[in-house]
Amino acid sequence: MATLQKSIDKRNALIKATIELVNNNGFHATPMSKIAKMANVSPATIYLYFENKQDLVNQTYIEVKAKYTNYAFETYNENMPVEQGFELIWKRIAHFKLIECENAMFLAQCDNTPMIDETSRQEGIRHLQPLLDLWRRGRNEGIIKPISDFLLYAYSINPLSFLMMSEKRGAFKLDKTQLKEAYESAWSSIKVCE
Amino acid sequence: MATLQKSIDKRNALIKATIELVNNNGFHATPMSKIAKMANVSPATIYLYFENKQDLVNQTYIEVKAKYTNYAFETYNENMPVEQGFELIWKRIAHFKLIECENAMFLAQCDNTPMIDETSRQEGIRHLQPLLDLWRRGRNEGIIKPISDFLLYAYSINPLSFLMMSEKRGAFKLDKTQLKEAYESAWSSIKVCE
Amino acid sequence: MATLQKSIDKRNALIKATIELVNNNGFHATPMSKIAKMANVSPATIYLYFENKQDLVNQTYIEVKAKYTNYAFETYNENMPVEQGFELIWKRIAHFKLIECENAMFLAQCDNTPMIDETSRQEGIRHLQPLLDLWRRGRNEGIIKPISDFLLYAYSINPLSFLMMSEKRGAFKLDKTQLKEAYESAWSSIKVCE
Amino acid sequence: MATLQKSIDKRNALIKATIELVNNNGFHATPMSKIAKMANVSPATIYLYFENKQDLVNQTYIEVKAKYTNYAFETYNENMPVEQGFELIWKRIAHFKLIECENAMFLAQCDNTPMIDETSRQEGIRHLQPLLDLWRRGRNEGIIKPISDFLLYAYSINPLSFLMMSEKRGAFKLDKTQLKEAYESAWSSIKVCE
DNA sequence: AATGAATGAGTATTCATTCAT
DNA sequence: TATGAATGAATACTCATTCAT
Repeated sequence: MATLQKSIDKRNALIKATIELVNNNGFHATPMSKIAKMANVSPATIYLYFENKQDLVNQTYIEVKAKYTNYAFETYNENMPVEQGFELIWKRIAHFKLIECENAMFLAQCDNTPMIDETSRQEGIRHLQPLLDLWRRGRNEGIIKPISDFLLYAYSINPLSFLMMSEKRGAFKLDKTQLKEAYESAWSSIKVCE
Repeated sequence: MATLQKSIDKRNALIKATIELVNNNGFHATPMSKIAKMANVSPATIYLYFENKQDLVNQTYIEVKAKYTNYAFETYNENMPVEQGFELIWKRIAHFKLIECENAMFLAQCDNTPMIDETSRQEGIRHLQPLLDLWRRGRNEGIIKPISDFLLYAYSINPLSFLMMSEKRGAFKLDKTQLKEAYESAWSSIKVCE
Repeated sequence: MATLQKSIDKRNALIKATIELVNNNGFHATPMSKIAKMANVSPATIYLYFENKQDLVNQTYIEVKAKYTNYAFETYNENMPVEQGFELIWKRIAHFKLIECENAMFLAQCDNTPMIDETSRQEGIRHLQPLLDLWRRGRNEGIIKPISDFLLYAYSINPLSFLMMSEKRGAFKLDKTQLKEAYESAWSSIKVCE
Repeated sequence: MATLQKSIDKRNALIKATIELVNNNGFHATPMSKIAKMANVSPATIYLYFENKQDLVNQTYIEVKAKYTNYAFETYNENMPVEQGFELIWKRIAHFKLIECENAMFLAQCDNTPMIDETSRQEGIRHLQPLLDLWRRGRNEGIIKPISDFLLYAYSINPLSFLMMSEKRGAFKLDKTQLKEAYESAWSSIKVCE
């Protein structure tokens, strides 16, 4: 039991170290030895928990993605009105990107890279289902534009990644006002205009 | 002149090879030797044109970014009405992402990587000036929302990257109809609503 | 007793696993972990029975060598006439190489390797004494050529290893006829010709 | 040209180093780095000449085997009488094993090991053809026993390996007299007895 | 006695970069 | 300018061995 906990701790430490190092240096400049050092284990120990570097990164991705979506949908339930539900989820996502920026940056870096297996990517997408369901409902009720989920995601959710990364780079500050404006834009882009 | 031409050819071949290999394999997994082979030159030759790998990647980034913005603004002029100007630029950008997808994918992959220098990134951003100017004008005229350029960019331009990458992954098809819908969403998100 | 029995079982399992793995993969490419797995014990358990890998291999060698010579001399007794005695021993050895080919292959592989200690090798040779005694007797009686034991061994016994290995490789088949021919050659090479 | 020679020199130095180190320590305890050091090149240089460690060992084997058979048949021609031809070849082989003992030991160590590819082994065997042809002739003329080449080889040639290794181990000395005795035994074992 | 987790030292191999030509 | 050979430093990964339980 105690020993199981220790194992879990080590695995978590490895994943945490991977996130931090990949965020700072990129996948290509993140040697296993550094990950090991940062997680306070021997390099060989990594291979008790992960098959190889690729697997470590994929599993890290899946784990972070799960954390992200869990957070996003934690307080949401399917009976909420569409607009309220969307606003809730959007704000949770925005909040996650701001407070868990290590995790969010890691996901952003994974997004357009061949660093992640296609299967792991699919695995990550599956968790978004509640949002897709909400959109379907919204379309049926004539509240959400009758357009592809990809378009809805591209315009209402994805911009948050760009904003978060810009903020991380110090290019601008995402304060309360701007968050509100961002939400307005997100909602404008997908709601049906009268 | 002939000799200079030859040089430019080699430099271009190297940049082309870099784009293709990075697109297919990622920064990690793109060794200089492969770039050299694909460009039909010796590894040593790369160092006649670029200081090192970092420099090769950064210059490739800058070059592609320039191509991208040149294309975007090629038919635009500052006297156009705001909405018409925006639509023009937006469509040129969308078009670029679709027909020059090798280049567009490379830029997308560069977006969130520590692989690109901050200075090269700034250099890339500078070229966007005409769009920023257009937005300033739009805000002054009460046509564009009075919000940060980052927000405008995040909601009206950046989604195109996500859509292009999704298409490349075969997840969905960006046809004429959807491009129109995309434009609607982009414009909705930044225009001032009456 | 029960507990001691169990120990011997484990030791035997380890030795068996060592033989099999070394036969199939060679000394290099036979990690302790694989040996442990095949013997159904933990890697750490090996070190309760053997000092280290070197020791495991050497003890395996000695054990197999003992088995080999025990088999060779089991039905022999020192009062037999020389030729009859030699024929008996030769045939037992040949038989061993054919039916216990796992063991025989292992010994063959040990023959020319620096993997085996010189002391272990000596230990292995000691068991051949009855054959050497027989040869001495044969020389005294003018039946066996008055030449070094090494020569006698090289020509009358050692060829069996080559034949067995060739058969294992599928290069040729050692059937009854050929075994008889082999014996003829062996005896021709050491007997005194009139 | 000079540069080609240098390349050949390096390749040879690598092969020489491989032989020496494998002889002394075995394949499993011969790291590439040591081979490189002994050959006075960088570890990376090995990979310009050989695909990997396996390839290095296989090519070394083939090279040494070729040297061995070249030496064996150098002074032989197919018109010699059978017995004279065999004696010539046998003595060349014996001589090779004595003066080129580094090479001979290496071959001996390769003999019963999965260290060498089966294809490389076949390649090595092909070179023995002149001896096999001689034996065929001998059988036709009723001089050589009508038995398999494997048996002839096992009894007339292979024992030399055992004798050479025994001498290297210091167990006994193979002087002129004993060499003569060895030849007698070899010839006795394959010639047709009247 | 037995183990599975843990590890440090090592190993094959790669790669960005340089150098002699 | 151009190169192919060469390399030192790194890197992912392995393995014999140990240790806490």
